[in-house]
Amino acid sequence: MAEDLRRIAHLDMDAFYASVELLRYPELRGLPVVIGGGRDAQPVAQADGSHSFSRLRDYVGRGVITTATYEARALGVGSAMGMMKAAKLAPDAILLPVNFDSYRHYSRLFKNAVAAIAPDFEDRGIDEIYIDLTHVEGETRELAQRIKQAVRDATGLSCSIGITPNKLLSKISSDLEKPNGLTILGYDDIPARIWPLGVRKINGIGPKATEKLAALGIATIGQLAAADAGLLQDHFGAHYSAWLAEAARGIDRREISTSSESKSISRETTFERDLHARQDRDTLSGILTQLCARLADDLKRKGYVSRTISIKLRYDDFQIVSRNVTLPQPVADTTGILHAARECLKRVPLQRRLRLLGVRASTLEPPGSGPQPALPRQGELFA
DNA sequence: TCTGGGGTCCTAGGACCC
DNA sequence: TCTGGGGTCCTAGGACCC
Repeated sequence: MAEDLRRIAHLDMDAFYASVELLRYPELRGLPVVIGGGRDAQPVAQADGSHSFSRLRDYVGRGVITTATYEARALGVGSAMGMMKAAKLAPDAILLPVNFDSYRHYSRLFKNAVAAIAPDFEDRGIDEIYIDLTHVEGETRELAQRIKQAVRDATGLSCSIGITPNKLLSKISSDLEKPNGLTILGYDDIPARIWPLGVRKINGIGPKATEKLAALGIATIGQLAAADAGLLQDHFGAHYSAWLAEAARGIDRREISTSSESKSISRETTFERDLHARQDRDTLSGILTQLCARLADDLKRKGYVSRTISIKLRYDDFQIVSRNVTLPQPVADTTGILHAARECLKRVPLQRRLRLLGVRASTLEPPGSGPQPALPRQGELFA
């Protein structure tokens, strides 16, 4: 299939978590609302059936904003911002705790609605998907409207869609007319619609690369497309520089990936206050056990055993270290994970206070694949 | 009183094997 | 005594994404 014949959509739910909360609390429509890790931010039902809500100004803790309504964003607060900082910008904004079960429910609803129209889609998390419309009947704009309506009928929520010949351009496009947007672009539109945008709009160019590019005088995607190949190679290496050059020109040959097995499962927690390995030994030990138990539960629920257990620490200075161990036999139970995690902990410096502790399971296998007989390596049969 | 939690992919060096 | 080229697995860290 020639690339310019493909028709790839990126569908992104508008302010997803916040919009789900507004379905539940319609009286908050039009108000600045943020969703975040407030443990005590649960709305309280009043005698008359209304609710009393927490305000951002009342928040104390280390949480960040997960999602904000567009009204809240207008006040300068948004995803990943510390809530204490956000409280200074928008003290009167309503604060709601995250409610993942509810978001997962609406996620299933919108994905099922899309699947009924276009079965080939790639899951990109709870609130967005790529859809391959190449072989779906219908004129592009009409088809997109049909999908948006199906999502609205199934969930009461709006989404934004970008449709272009590839994932890279569609991802950028779905963001161009948010909320409730629909943007259809072809290669001819790249100079006018894509090149004026900042390089950060490209999925895969993050804060670090953006800063490095800025230092080279490259701020827009157009400037990146025009950049000297040798200059890029000197600063970003052969692989990444080649990708940068292609991305800036709107070239992306990746296929939609419809199936996905988990590669790793993890649990981590940031403490309410920084803890010290010696002074807070018992507290930390309890937290570690709890993390391992939750991880064991996740593994069991998802039907995996793991051969590689890792721990992750974040020190009070925000530096992150990790250690991992690969076991001769896979584990899935709390005790086995805990034992491996403790082995890892022995190899990590514990002078500084700790802010976060995490446990991860990777090298996942289905259970009961039993003790793996050592298969002969490639070539060993002939040695 | 800055800065969550759950992921993926890539790189790079060393051990070990043929 | 010195000369290789490939390959896999493991570990640690980092960039990036939602």
